[in-house]
Amino acid sequence: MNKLKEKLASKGLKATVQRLYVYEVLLNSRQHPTAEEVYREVSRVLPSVSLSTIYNTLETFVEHKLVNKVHNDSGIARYDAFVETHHHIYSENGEVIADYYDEKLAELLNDYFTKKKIKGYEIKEIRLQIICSTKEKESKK
Amino acid sequence: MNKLKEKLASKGLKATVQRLYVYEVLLNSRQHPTAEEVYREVSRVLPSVSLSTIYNTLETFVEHKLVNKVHNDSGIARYDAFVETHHHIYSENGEVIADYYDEKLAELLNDYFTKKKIKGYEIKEIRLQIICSTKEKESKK
DNA sequence: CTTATTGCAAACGGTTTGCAGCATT
DNA sequence: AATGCTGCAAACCGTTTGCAATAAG
Repeated sequence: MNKLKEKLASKGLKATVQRLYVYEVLLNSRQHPTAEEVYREVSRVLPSVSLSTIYNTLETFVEHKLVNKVHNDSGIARYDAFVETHHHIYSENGEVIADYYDEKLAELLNDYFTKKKIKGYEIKEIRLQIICSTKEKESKK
Repeated sequence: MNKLKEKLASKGLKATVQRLYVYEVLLNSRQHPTAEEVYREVSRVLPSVSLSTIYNTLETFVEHKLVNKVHNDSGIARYDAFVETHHHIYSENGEVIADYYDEKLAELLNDYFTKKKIKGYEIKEIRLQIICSTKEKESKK
């Protein structure tokens, strides 16, 4: 967490309370929150924070690769603080998102695309969207 | 293309000119157009068409699985008429999208996830987002 | 003839922006 | 002390909606 301060400093960014709390919320969040959700959380401890600050902060983090931004099917942005390679699990309606880490899979994909190039493109990154239905009972909305 | 009329009929949907043209634009489009782009194309031949009709039409198609909807990193929706299993190639800025068909890959992923279940979830679909830089010279924006 | 669909204009909702005051370096 | 960041309110822009007129079955 103090890593963040260092990273911010190393990039000439100021370590404001707002930024620290936004980052903390992302770290402690199991699901990937929307900007609004981050706002609600940060507001609890910093009632005067504004939504635009949340957006600005998140965007700054994304630009500096401290945070990932993901879009669900409804086009609303969600953010997560883990930049290590991992994939995302979506519910069928695109609502819930969880992280999915899988080194074996990473290796598999890496092998595959090392052999099989895609003509005219250089692959930078591969992201999986794993669309799932949860097995627990769920109200048939 | 007349397949569309049949499909619409079989679902009790009316085959309006607007729908036919929207579908045609999607079929003939190499990149996946946004609603706005579809609108511009359809307008050329049907000047009185409205943007909301384009949206309604696209949404109807998506609901009936005639068309896929994809979000790029900026959250703007793009549509494509190919519903067979395939993945998507994104440029690094999330702008350009191309289709990527690969049966071998599908098989590979299928095998992998048949063995390795994800606890608590039932996998419905897997989508790859392949982030690429094009190899052609490109203005360093 | 019935009902779904269109086109319009207005509303919506997530996100961005301009700017004065303030906090961090 | 200098600059970058915040918070506010207003703008933005992609998308949705209500509804009267129209076209498809």
